[in-house]
Amino acid sequence: MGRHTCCYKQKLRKGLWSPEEDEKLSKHIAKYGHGCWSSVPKQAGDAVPATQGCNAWNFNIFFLPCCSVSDRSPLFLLHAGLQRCGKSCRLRWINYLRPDLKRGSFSEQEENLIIELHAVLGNRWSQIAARLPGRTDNEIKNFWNSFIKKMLKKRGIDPNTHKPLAEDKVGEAKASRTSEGASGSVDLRVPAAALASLNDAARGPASSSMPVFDTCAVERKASPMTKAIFLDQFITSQSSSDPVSVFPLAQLSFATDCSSSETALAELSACPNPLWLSQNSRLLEMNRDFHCNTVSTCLPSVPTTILSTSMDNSAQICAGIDGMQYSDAVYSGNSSQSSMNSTDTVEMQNSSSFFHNDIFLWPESTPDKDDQVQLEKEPEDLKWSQYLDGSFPMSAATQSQSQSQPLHCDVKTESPSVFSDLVTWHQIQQQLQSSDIHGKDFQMLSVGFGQV
DNA sequence: AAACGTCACAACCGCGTGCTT
DNA sequence: CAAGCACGCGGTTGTGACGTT
Repeated sequence: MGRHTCCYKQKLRKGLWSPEEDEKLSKHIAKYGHGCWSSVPKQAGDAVPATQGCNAWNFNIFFLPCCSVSDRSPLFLLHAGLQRCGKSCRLRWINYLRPDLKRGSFSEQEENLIIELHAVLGNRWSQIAARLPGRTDNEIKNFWNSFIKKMLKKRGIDPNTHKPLAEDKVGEAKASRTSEGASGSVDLRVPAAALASLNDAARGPASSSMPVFDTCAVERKASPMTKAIFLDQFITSQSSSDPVSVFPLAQLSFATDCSSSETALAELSACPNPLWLSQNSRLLEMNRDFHCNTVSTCLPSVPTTILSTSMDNSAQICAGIDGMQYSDAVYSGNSSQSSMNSTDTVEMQNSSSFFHNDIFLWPESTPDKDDQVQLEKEPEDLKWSQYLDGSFPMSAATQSQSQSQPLHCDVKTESPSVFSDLVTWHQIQQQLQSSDIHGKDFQMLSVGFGQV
């Protein structure tokens, strides 16, 4: 579609906004909300009180304020609403006029968070902004391009790959070796962009039968996500306390016999380290250094229950994610859905916040009752409801619970079986793939898992 | 003081996607 | 099902402020 139709109309102002325009737009939105943006410019002009003027054909006629009512001579100001296109109004409101915007320079914490999120999400500025209350995607994008990029380069870090610049070529070489089908351990110190390299290499002719790494944050359309990869990326990028140092320590290991999931599971059971089973029966080994508190540092707003201190190893975290259940009220319409493994450990009670941009509810945005009502009405929820209805496993117990649950994420940490949950994830994913779920929504689901 | 370069940031542009008709 | 509309997103551009020569 491209350009908005209103943009083709002539005589629309461009360039910087005047204070008068700002005021007009602010007042209008404060009073009526934005509604349909394309109609905002006109309506904003119409919002002048009738006692001060009238409008006809979208021209507001103002009277000199010094004149008495009976003596008013109309001062014809050509004031055709806001001479801006709706798109421009939307942008101005979102990026500048919104009252909840945080002005001023970025704090160090924000800076670090942006770097870490960028390692996971890439240039998904809107998603990054969703985790930085009061900041806009545009603001973050500008900050990144003008400051962080240079700072990282200065420190010898590639801002795209988040790797030390000198290691880029080494990483490529590793990927190349991987593509030759070698079984073994690949050190995943590299975030998403480096995974892309691995992917490129793995898709080569010599490895067509091999499962490839999915660069989940980058391209999702070609292949569905595996949960393991989400977490892998998440951990890879998030487990560094120093955002400009090497991203440590998530390791990806291959089972010696990838053809048999039973073999893999047996190996898993025997292994002292927590291990993760990807969709393709490859094993993901979590480094022992990855602890719950690592997660909590990068997910500051997650309610404490979601990252219980009892979860001191990644296997438990893994189990929780694998066993995710969706219990928002909007999903609960169909109680005949097949049930999920009853030992599942995570219940997502706010699907809208989880699957949309606000994957986690920040303290500042902890919803009050009104917000909750609003969230429940969001179209996104309805869409997910449709997708999940009848095809997505959900326990009846969870559904009934969901009606009275609070709107934040909650986690039960009892985790009797990691591996049954892993299998559950696999089943879920198969169902998702076989159902008619649009790529973007699967992507949202994927991002959701990736952020836990 | 003027010219020039750099930087930050606001705003625009084009595209993708979902919804409605 | 196709077309049109509306919105959101990410990349790019324009512009003013500031610093340097």
